[in-house]
Amino acid sequence: MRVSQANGRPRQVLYRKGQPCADVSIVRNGWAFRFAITASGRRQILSFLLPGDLFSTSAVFGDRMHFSVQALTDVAYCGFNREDLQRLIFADPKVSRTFADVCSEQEAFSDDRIIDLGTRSAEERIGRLIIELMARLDRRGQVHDNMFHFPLKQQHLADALGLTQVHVNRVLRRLRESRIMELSNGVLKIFNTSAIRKLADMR
Amino acid sequence: MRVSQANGRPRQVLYRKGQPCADVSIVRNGWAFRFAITASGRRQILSFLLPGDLFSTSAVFGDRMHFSVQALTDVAYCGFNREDLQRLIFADPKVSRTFADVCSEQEAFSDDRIIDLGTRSAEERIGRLIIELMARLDRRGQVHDNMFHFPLKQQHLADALGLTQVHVNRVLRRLRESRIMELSNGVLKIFNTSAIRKLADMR
DNA sequence: CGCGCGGTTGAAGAACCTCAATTCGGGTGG
DNA sequence: CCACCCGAATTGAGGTTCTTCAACCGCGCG
Repeated sequence: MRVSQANGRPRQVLYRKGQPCADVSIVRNGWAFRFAITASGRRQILSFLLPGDLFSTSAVFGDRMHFSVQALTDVAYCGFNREDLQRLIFADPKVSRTFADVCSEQEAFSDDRIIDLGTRSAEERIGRLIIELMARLDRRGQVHDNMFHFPLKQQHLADALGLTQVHVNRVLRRLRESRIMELSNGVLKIFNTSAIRKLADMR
Repeated sequence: MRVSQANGRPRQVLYRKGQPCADVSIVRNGWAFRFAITASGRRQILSFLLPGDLFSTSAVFGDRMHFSVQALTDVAYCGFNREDLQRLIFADPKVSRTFADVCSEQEAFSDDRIIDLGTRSAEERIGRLIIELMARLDRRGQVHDNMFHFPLKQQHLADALGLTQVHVNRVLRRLRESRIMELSNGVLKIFNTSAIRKLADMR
């Protein structure tokens, strides 16, 4: 299998919407995010990418994607040759199966985001995104004492959740003042796990 | 290939979230939609299903899905045996490829919906949903003279677009009064195609 | 006839946005 | 070392969009 390696600095665009690429990329280290810019100039962050995440499952089949990818921190990523990867996946039913699971997990994540944006308040959206990221980081062993490295700026939260940076700021203040969680200097601390779960799960 | 047939009446739930099913369902006739109900009781419509649409690509691999499906009109649908279908898809690279394309198209649709909900106004969301559905119906030859059967109630538009039925009503009134389009008696007529495209594409 | 579903409308309010000014901290050049 | 700068966070004031609540209408149907 032909594999290429690459690195990205914070803010660097790792892939630009619509560009053809022979490789299927996967994050090895650091954080990145998928996003799109609308005709009116607004940015929507579609998802955050953590170590081990494919840029997109659809990249396994097509050579261009409908979104861009930007690094959030220093990032190491690698690209698998598409044809080699396809052979690898479809040669072994067990691997096909694993890949299929990844696809349906992605579908579920997208649908969850749609539900968040369509039905939930700013507080709930923020709570749920934090919970989701914490769970994903926990699986990677990157959560200690309800505390973890969190490189998103308020503007990233805003663009992921369909809010403005100013409003995100106010919600974070409320959460901080009610001693539920605190985000500062790129570190997120959860003080009241049950409160944030309650916030995230129900009205 | 083992295939089963079934029909559904309007409002009938065709699949309930989390239920195991041995079949992979596909709509043959009529309209349906995928949806979820949040803990607070709000409904989010995730997508509309037209003739030829799979309930979900993830159903090809897993035996339970994370959403429910409800009929909007009289619906005919059929279920393919999962194992048979998997063999059919993965036996022929050409079929695998087609299936993969369907998967990435789904991904693109989901991301578009996220962008709509995250960045656009009520008017834009409604305009874009109409345009999307019109394009999909057009491919099926169901649009004549910028006019087509449209079984969605205002409540469905609201639940798909993260709005209230009351607000959808007001937006539709504005669109009607400005002679852009009209929705009544289950028929949608577009009077001003360029206006609605402008509405849908840009700020 | 009465009932229920869906559409329409008004009034009032909540959630969120826009604009703009200020602060804060870390880096950088003089 | 200090002045400056820049990205990011914070805060206030005022406005817009959308929601909520509630009432009413029209229509098809048992």
